Amino acid sequence: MTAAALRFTVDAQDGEARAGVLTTRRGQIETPVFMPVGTAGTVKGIRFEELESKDLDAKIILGNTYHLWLRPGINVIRAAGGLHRFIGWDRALLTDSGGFQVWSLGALRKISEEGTEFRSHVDGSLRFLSPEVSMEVQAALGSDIVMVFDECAPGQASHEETERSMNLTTRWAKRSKTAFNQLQIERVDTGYLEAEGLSGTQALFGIIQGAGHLELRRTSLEETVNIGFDGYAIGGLSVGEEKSVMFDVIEDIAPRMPKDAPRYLMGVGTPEDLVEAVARGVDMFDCVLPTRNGRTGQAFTSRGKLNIKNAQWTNDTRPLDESCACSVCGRHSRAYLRHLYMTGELLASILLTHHNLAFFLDTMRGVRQSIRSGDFPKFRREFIERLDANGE
RNA sequence: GCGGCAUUAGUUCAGUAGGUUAGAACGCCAGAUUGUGGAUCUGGAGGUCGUCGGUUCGAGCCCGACAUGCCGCC
Repeated sequence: MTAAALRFTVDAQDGEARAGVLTTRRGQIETPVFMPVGTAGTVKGIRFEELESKDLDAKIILGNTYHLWLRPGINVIRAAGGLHRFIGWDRALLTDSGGFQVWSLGALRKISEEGTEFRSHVDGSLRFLSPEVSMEVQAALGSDIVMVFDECAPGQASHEETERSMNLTTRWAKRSKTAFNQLQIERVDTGYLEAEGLSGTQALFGIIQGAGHLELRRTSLEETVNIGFDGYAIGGLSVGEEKSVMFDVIEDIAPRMPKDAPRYLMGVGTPEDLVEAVARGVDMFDCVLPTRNGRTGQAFTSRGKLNIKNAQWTNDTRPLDESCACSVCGRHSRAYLRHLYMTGELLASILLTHHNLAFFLDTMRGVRQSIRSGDFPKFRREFIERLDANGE
């Protein structure tokens, strides 16, 4: 028999906030953790060496089933020996199932009980994604944490629409698990083919849906837990609903989730969102904001958002964030970064991405430390107050 | 020296038969962005129409002089 796919221990708790250790087959991850998004096999705008450097020290990043399946395709990745070897990253990888893309690339899709038919955004060809296909692709990718194939309902979906969608997600979750287990037995997971060997199989996370309807969220939670997964995610938030709805759902659902399994809030969020969700019991996050907004000129700092495009920085010799210890803040001024951005230089995106990731990851370090030392409420209060100070 | 053409937003240009608050693109100034289509979207500011004078109820459009630039001719 194989070793456990995943181990999770909670070492400290402060209110609902938890600090723990998630042990994957590719190393230990201290939680709460932020996972940079690397959709197409790259965290855009940053080298893997930098992700591993002391500045960032990301222990786990994301990859995306939908995007990698379409391009370069699983045959290429299988031939390379899995996604880790293909991209040159030997720390942990989590892959999203493609369910979210079914929603976000919505115009071209057709959803049925069996799965989702849609047109590829790459070449327009007709494609079909289902729980079984998604599991097969994720096994070929060899990610360490696999997500079930779900359907994401729009933020303002009606009760009836949400219920139908949530029930479909539950049925897909069962099929995902069945297919996943079979693939683990067959050892199709490319991670298993690695010469150095790994300590366990892939892990599988279930996803709780239900939009802003709390009773549907609770039903989704119960049914997902009944199926049984290595970890549980809250999906379908930050998809157009009011922010207060998002926090109401997290506050109601997170504490009801299994205490001995990691809780993952998908696609969230701003630095403030992260700290507030941790306070409500969440352990894991991913979000495109630090990387995407970095590429479009927005820096996240301890004093709030800073738009490097703003003319007020033209002659400003200060770093992006005077209390940031990252290598970009240690070396470059706002004036220079603005110049790079306005000139369209690649380096602008690279440096802003680096700083933003450093800030997100450092924030989570602070969160973990404060939970372990029992100072989380103070950390939270001061962190939020400083963000509101806004700029300067 | 003579002749032709040009001159309208920061830039490149439109401006219909002379008719109320002169338009576009890009740029500029801002904003949005939450399981990434290196994407996209949304606002805003900015012009004494080269200058001076004339014709007309009314001129960016017509007339004259001047200025500046380009081209051609002696």
